[in-house]
Amino acid sequence: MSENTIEKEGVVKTNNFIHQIIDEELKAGKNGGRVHTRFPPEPNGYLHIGHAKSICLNFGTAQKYNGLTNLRFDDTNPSKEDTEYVESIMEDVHWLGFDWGDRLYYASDYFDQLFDFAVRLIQEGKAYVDDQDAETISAQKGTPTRPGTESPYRNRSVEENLDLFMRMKAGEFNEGDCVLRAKIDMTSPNMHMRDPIIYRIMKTPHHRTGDKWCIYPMYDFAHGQSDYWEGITHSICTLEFEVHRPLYDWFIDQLKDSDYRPRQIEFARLNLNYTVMSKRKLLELVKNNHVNGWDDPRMPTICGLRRRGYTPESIRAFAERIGVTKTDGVIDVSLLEYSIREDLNKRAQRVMGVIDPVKVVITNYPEGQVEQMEAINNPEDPAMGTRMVPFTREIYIEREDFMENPPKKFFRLSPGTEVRLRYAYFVTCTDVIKDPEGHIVEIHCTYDPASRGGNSPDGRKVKSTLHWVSATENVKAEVRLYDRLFNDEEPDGHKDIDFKEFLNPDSLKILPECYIEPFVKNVKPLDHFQFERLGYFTVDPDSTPEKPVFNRTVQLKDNWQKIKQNG
RNA sequence: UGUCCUGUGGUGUAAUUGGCAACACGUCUGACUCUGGAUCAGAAGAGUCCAGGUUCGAGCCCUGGCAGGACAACCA
Repeated sequence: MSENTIEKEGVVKTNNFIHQIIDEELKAGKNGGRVHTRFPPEPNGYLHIGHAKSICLNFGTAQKYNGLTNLRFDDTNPSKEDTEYVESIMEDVHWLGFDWGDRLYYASDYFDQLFDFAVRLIQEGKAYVDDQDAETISAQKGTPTRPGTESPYRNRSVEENLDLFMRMKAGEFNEGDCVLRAKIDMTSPNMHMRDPIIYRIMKTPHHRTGDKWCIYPMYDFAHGQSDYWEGITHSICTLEFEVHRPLYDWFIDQLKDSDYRPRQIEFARLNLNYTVMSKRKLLELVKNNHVNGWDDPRMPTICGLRRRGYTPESIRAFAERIGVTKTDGVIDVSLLEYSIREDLNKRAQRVMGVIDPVKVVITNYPEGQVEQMEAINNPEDPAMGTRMVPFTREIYIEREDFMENPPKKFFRLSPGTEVRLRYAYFVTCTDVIKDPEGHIVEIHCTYDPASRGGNSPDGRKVKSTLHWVSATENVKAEVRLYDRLFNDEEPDGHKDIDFKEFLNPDSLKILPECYIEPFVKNVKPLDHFQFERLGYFTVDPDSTPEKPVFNRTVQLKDNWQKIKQNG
């Protein structure tokens, strides 16, 4: 481990490049040692794992430097935004374990100040009203390689601009009739400096300000100013805003009256393979019913991951592990899966559940007898204690745990072999009962009464231990197995193929008849379990007292699968 | 024929004023185990996009290339 990393709460924390910048600033005495960040989502969709990275970065950075973080909704476009999203975003940030205290803000809080600032720019000859339509303005902007040309309205008088802007505000014009532009430089090599539009007319009611306004500031005209007014020191955003920074700084230059100025720093957004992350595409999946809502457990949304069984701790650990840089990359989902396994391994209650049941009859076991077997709740944490599991003559085991003609490295049950039933007995397969089509319907075994609890007094060993559930003393449950939503590593990375073409048709498998040991009788949604040998499962909100529903969060690592695949 | 940003094992990150390229995931061995999990021990895998230069010494500095990304919404 290098000196640039420390270990905290079992997670290695790297001093990323933003922290290095802050360290240097602090050393130079900037901002009086103050660190103040903000998380600024637009309330136009649900948060996803990429936002989680940003949340952890912004809140985590402030925590590290004993600073503060604001939650600010960037709500400058009423046509896309809604309070539904505001609420879900607040819920998700809290769930992740962060709190903004009393510092909840909206860009719309600043509409008056923003308007006044625009008026000031007009008065200083730094902004003008342009009557041209969108296409004309766009054409005049030039291209990235060709300079733009000036608007014929660029040199209107201050008085005329003021008058027109007031009338824009008063609603005298229709949408698209005119816009307010900053007067900067139409020949700048940076497109964003070519007289950017800062106010446009939108006759759409706003989810917070109602119909008070019919002109709304653009992102570039709201974000930096909001940062400034809130005293933000570090405005951390993703790489695509890099080219906006000169404009961000230009507005701050017009505004600042002291040494203080917020600093925009960009980092690479998170990309995960086998999924899509853009709000537009996620919305499309929801609207076209490719998934069952924003919180579908296959979605990379925070609410989806939550329902899938991810814990806030695991997501925070993941965010820490992937680091913060300016290099665009793609993170392998196996790293996310590692993070949840690591967390749940330490904490999850173990339980036995059979999701693809086949009946086993222990022919020499007394009919009607029920024995309570003591089972360990979590071998990683003895403090979690033990529980009792009922054992009976008829049980279920996993269909996959039996093979009539086993290959070499198959250690599980097959005719004539002896295995251990976890916490119960050694059993030996004596017979296989099939239906007329040849499907196995029942397996007959005999048990060794001397092996009660799972060990034989003569010291003989078995190669395998199977999980099992009593066929009479159990809880019947529905289990939902999830696989990756897309079959392609980069579903939206193909020029001529729509990302939906790569949707995995087998991403959801519903198993309506699973049997779980009675311990799960009174579970609550979002309780986490390890079904031994299978994976981690969480209780879905669809559960009823009569029939719990479990979502498989992630499988356990499975060597047998590998051996099978590699022949 | 522009501006800005970025190039380090398969993946993600690290490397203090230049000093034997480190860590994690993944992969592969082996040990242990009442989960083919976990744990433990070990291995393979890059010579840092390329070419020059400075230097005793360059992933770090300089020059020139190459490659990838962002930018032409009245979106954020």
